[in-house]
Formats: sequence, structure tokens, C-alpha cells
Amino acid sequence: MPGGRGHKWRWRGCSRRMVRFLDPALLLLLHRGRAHGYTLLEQLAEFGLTGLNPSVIYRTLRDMEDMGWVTSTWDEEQTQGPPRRVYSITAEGDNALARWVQDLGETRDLIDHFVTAYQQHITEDEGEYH
Amino acid sequence: MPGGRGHKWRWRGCSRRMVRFLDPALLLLLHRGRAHGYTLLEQLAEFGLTGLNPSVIYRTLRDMEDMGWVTSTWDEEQTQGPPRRVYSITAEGDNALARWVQDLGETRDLIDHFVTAYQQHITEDEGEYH
DNA sequence: TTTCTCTATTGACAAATTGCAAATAGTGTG
DNA sequence: CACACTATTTGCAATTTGTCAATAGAGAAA
Repeated sequence: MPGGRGHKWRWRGCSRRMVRFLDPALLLLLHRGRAHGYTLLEQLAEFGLTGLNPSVIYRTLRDMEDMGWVTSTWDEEQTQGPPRRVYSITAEGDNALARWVQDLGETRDLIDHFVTAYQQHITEDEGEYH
Repeated sequence: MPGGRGHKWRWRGCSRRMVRFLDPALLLLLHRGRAHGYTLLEQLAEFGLTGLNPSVIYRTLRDMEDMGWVTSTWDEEQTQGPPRRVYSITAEGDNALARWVQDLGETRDLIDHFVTAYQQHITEDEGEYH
């Protein structure tokens, strides 16, 4: 299955703890309210995700829909362009978001440990020059 | 160049801010002192990187050597097995590590923001049920 | 001395992810 | 009608990650 995201093999190893801020960011934005991709694309800046190619967001949304984290319908009221697909978070998505927050908290702790270990070692190095 | 790590195209987008704790972890371990892959494999547990396939570590070390972050020599004193390749961090590697620490700090801030935003929104949701 | 196990590293390939360019399409403006 | 902007989709190339098997030395057991 080259290309395509796959649903079974992610996180097989553990080297990807910190990967993919995009999923949780989209879930949180949708948790605040239903929205369509083009809007989300701009709102992602809040989480440091700027300059993303739109297709990446759309693809992620579709994948999340496959996983049952979000649902989509075509927007009834049409506005400044072609029909828009509006996404809403599901109960499953809420759970996934909660898991993400838990996971990100652990990641943050690891980073803290890492940075602390680094600074401590740097300080010891300076000590050696006495 | 399918396969191989590539040296020019990483970080092209910005969705991979938090990717790859492995590189900085290895650099920090080597900053503490020269070591060979098999030892590093065990020491990585300190940073939550357990259960990694050895070939991943060896590949990463080779790639970092290509980038000039580390150098290696064959261990003079042979001990409990085949010759061991011993890695040391370079001045370039020190710089790379410092950049990693900076980057990880920013990542941590983003996670903090994210978790805060999540909890705030959850709290507001509860408020709505009054 | 053959065999097994543990230490140690490498190479090749399959699987998965990500980036990017282009196609499609509706709406409003000049 | 041409053009710009909003919106979404598709396909493929580029890159990264995961896994397996090969190679190999040393020491213990048989």
C-alpha cells in the first residue's frame, strides 16, 4: 500500500512520540466548532503550523474521517466560492484528542528532561575549565 | 534518491517541528562522552526511546557522520565481541545540539500552549452545562 | 571443534509519510 | 471573457521509517 496513510502500522516503534502536531491541532480547532478546511488552514497558525500546503490539511481531515474522529457534510449555505465541506468532531474524536493531550504532556516532560540534562551537562563542562 | 536520508529537503514544511527526538538524544549522549552504537541503544532509554531497532541507531549515526556532527573510529581495545565503531561528537555536532535544544524549547512552548488551550476549552464546555 | 549465545554492525528492501504541482470548480470583478 | 480568489481533490515523487537477514568476533557449553 504505497502512498495512503495506513491505519494499522503507525506508532509501531517509539521514535515518533512527537510526530504530527497537525492531528491534535485540527481536533482541537474542530472541538471549538465545526469548520471547513480552508478556514482551518489559517487557524492552524495558532499552533505554529503555518505555510502548510492545503492538500496536507485536506488529506489529514479525510484520514481522520476514515478513522471516525470527524464527520463531514457539504455546507448548505454557499458563500464566496465552490461548495465547502464542513467538518465536525465526533465522540471518538473527543477521545482521540484527550489521548493526544495526554501524549503531548508526556512528550513535554521528556523535552523538559532533555533540556535540563543538556544545561546541566553544559554547566559541568564550564566547571572543568577552572 | 529513494531510500537514504537526504540532506537538503528536511524541514521543508513546518509540520515536522517535533519530529525526531533521536538525533538530539544521540548528540547529547555523545556530548557526555564517546560511545559505540550498542551502548547508545541502551542509554537512549533515558529519553524515552526504548525498543528501537538497532539498525535505526546505526543508520542515524552514519547519517550524522555524513553531516559532520560526529566522527567515528574503530575501537582499539577489543572486548566482548567484534570490533566496535566508536563515535565522538564534533564542534559541528555541538552546534547542532544547541540548535536542537533551542528548537525543542520552542516545541515545548507550543505544547504548553496547546494543552492550556485544550483545558481552557474543556472547562468552558463544563460551564455551558449550568 | 562444533554449536550456541551474546555482542556488534551493516545493507537491502518494504512500508509509510510528506511535499508539491496540477486539475477541477464556483463566485465575483473589470 | 479573462482574472483573481475561494475551496477541494488527485496523483506521484521525494523522503523517512521499520524490519529482516547477513556478517562476524568472542566466550561458554557439549
